Amino acid sequence: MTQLQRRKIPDAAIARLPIYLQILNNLAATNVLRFSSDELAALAGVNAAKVRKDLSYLGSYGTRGVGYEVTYLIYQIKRELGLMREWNVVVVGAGNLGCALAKFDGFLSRGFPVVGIVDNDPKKIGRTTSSLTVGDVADLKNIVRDEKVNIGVITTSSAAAQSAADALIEAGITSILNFAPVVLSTPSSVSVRHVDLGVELQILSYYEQMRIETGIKSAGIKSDISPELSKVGV
Amino acid sequence: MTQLQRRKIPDAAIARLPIYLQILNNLAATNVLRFSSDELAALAGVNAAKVRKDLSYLGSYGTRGVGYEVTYLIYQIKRELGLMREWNVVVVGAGNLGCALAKFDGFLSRGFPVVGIVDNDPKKIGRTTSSLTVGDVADLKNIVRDEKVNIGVITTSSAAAQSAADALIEAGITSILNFAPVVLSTPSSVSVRHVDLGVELQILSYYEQMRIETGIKSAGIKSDISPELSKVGV
DNA sequence: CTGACTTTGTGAATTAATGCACTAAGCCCT
DNA sequence: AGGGCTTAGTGCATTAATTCACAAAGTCAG
Repeated sequence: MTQLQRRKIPDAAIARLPIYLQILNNLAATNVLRFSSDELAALAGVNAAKVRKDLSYLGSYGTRGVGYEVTYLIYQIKRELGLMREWNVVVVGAGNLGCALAKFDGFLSRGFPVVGIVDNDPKKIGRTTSSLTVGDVADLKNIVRDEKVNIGVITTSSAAAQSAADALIEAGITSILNFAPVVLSTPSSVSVRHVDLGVELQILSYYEQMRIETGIKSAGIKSDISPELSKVGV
Repeated sequence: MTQLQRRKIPDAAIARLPIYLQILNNLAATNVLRFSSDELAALAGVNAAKVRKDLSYLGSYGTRGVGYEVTYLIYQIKRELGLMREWNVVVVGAGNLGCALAKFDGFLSRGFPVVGIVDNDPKKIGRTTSSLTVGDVADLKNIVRDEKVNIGVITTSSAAAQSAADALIEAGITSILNFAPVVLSTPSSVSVRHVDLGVELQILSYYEQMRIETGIKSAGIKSDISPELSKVGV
């Protein structure tokens, strides 16, 4: 099998590529044409060697003595991350957070239009929130088919999250972003990322507490950006 | 210096403790008294050895042949994470996301009451959202002092995020949860965690893309829960 | 009291990620 | 045309995290 095999990029590097992309987009917006690994490293708050190694997983797209071209690298990162196209998103759970995410610019602007939002609460079904009408979770399968949904976002209560996940998977979804504070049980063929806002605060509280106990003396670890995968099926 | 030195717990383990805590709270709610590392591992979706090692950083609180006591472990994890008290939160940025977070139950219920929300937009200042009135970001220092704020949450536009961070730090805050899609520049004495929703989707899109390119054949990596630290000063 | 069974706690091996330090390669100036 | 300067790319050492696998310590039944 000598076919065009997809490079295996370490998970830690994958999680950093979106950050680099973000920064490069800003550079492009200010008409910067080139950058060095040192510059990007400073902007991303990481080590320059790490930047070079991460970018080298994409291929050899820099020029020694010169650096990298902003627009070319943007292209390569987008290609690698699968961002040459849009991916449609459906939000399950029309509470505060779900509705806020449905309206959230950051999704559309990065190529992830929210094409539907559903709930199981009859009181919420039918309401309109920023050009979307809340649908019935029972219709998820149709919505996924008709709207060509690729990614499901779960913003239900924790009690309802597992059945939301089951419904998404049943409807054929294989990528889930879960905001409910529960560990979902899913087949390994499904990618799940878990964002738990409470957990984030609890981690901060650990370090805050430590700072208090040790008398604020301490200087900082600067670990770099970004998560491991919550659970990724490929 | 033979003083009661705080144990050094690996960052990766710290990030998992909140998940264990979450699960143990559920067990307690269903009157489960004891659990084994195997059981917790299954519920958390990780390896049992990892559970035992993580818990062992807290001390030796299990009983061989028997397991761990739910309530006692809850107590120990809370103590370690600094959750024996509440930590007050202020939200900077009263947009969709900021307002949704201010109302979000998950913060209060986990011991992180949102005691204030501010913005720099005169049109938003003065509005009321769920018992909180949007304040002026210029008053941040007073709010932090008067409300004894411990943690700042940034939900501004990316353009405003750095100055929001500067204002928080100026007001004496040393823990920040940042939702804006920019890398903040902060002194190393400040802990920052970065949640970038766009990044989460882009990571999912990478694996989704890969699944398509490789023809869906593949079975899954199951990596476990939870982030590295974005940037932690201690 | 003894022996079978369970499950923790942890050294040691393994794997993954990071960061150093050097080589290779191209630019630019004289 | 050549030498000095800059910066990518990468092999290798180091550090961090994970997992294995087993001894230690307890329970429980008879």
